[in-house]
Amino acid sequence: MAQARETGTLGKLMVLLDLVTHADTPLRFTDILARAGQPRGTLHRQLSHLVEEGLLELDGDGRYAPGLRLLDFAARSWARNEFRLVAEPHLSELQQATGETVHLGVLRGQSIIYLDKVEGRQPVRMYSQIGNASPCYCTGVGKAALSLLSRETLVDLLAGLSFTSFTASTHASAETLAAEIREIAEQGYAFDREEHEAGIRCVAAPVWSEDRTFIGGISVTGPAYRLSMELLRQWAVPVQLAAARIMEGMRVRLGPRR
Amino acid sequence: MAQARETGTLGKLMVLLDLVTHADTPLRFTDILARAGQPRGTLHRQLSHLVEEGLLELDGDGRYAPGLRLLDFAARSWARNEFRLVAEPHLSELQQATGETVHLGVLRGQSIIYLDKVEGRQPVRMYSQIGNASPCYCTGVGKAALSLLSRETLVDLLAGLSFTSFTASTHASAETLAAEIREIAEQGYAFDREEHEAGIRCVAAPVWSEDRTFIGGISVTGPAYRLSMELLRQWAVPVQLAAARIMEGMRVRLGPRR
DNA sequence: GCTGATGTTCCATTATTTGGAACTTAATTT
DNA sequence: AAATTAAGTTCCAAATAATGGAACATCAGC
Repeated sequence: MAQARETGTLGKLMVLLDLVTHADTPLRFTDILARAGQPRGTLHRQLSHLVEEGLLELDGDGRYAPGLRLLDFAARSWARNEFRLVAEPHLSELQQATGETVHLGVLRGQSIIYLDKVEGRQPVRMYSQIGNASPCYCTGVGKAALSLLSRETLVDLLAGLSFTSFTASTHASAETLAAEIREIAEQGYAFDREEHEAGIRCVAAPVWSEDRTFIGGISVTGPAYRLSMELLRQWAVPVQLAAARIMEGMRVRLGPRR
Repeated sequence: MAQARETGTLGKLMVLLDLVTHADTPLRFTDILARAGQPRGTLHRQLSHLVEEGLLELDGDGRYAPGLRLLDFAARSWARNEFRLVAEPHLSELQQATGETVHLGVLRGQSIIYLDKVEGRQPVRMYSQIGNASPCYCTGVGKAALSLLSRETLVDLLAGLSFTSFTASTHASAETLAAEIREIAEQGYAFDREEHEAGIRCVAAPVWSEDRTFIGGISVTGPAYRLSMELLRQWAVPVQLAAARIMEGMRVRLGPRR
């Protein structure tokens, strides 16, 4: 999960922040002490600094939870993201056309970070999904993104993966995954056959910016009982079309050939 | 905006992160240099560290933008926020009852940070508003929150405010604001009479947790042409009721008397 | 009032950050 | 095309901040 050096003042603090934000529940000082492998004095000061800065919050019971300042940072990051801004209308259109949930995600390291989500019905679970980092090897968007990588980059990335079997159909080895990615690269679209979550399928297409700042994809997702593989295959075309429009929008926005 | 010391390695880096995330557009190295008041060498290394950690991103044109890792942190912070989790059903109910947009916000320093938003119609602008820091002196939620503070705390906070006149009716001095806040404290609800944005009104009620971890409020917001002051006054009661239910939920959840 | 568990502070040592200057690269002008 | 200026990057001795072991609090339960 950690994507950088863990040395230097900032690096160490970010490891801590990761630890606390990724926990399921607020952590006591001792919980963190056990997991962080830092001396007590050091850890205490580090946590104090994070709290001072509003990155963590310390409740009345001495438990540490993610701080609200993180929200402020993220809201701005999200609102201004060019990729998302360009993609948004096309995502809505795709949602309208299919009636199912549409996602936009980008590859960051070994994870897919979801930048946007358009749902048809109901009071949307805001933030739910958005911002979440999901594995690249078992999501439609992830596999579509991987199909864009050069052979060498892909090999390096696959080598670093550890495969968790979320369902019976999750890829469990770099070999089978690599084979599917070759296929996806040829076809131009990818499926998620209930690989991340049982009962959930999707069809995805890769999206990239010419300068390769963004390597990602879009997908249409829904319950397996409603989305036959047959239907998903039919949707591959509109999904690819939407992807093409997003890329055209990026080209116009950022200027050609950068 | 900065809410803490600006010394220490982390403090200085957070000032930078603030600077870049609050800008309207990605910044070049030189832009940041001019605003940060750091020596070139120092600034360069600081930015490099932030980029290494994924907190900032450096695009092909040498411009710094907020990094996507911020989204990941925030998504978790938001998803787990107890206040939001407890409030959510009551916000939806209030939205149903009024048909207008409902907000939940907490006071952090001099700002209101919006934790949730429930809209009735249309594909929601996700993140729009959520996570955003707004001034406390010209929002319904803000004034409701201020009415909860002790006299001393309030005086200190008001002393530090600088009043920007967003509209003709925005409070322009601590005196008029203090007077209204006294009134709000008695009544138990607050209005925003187009003080933050022309044509937008709201009615808000304060919400707090017993341990004072959360000092905030909820509001029903809408266009002035649809929401007469008369109507808002009628809604004060259901808003206060929803606020009471949220507080009860918090009491149960966190346990009484902490 | 003792005991163990948890959390906080202290300070000499150690590691990191600092910042001025030198250096490289890109853009603009002559 | 050469000269000039601006923009970005690297270096390293000096200044600063972080480290971590131990001593010091605090508190719940016995």
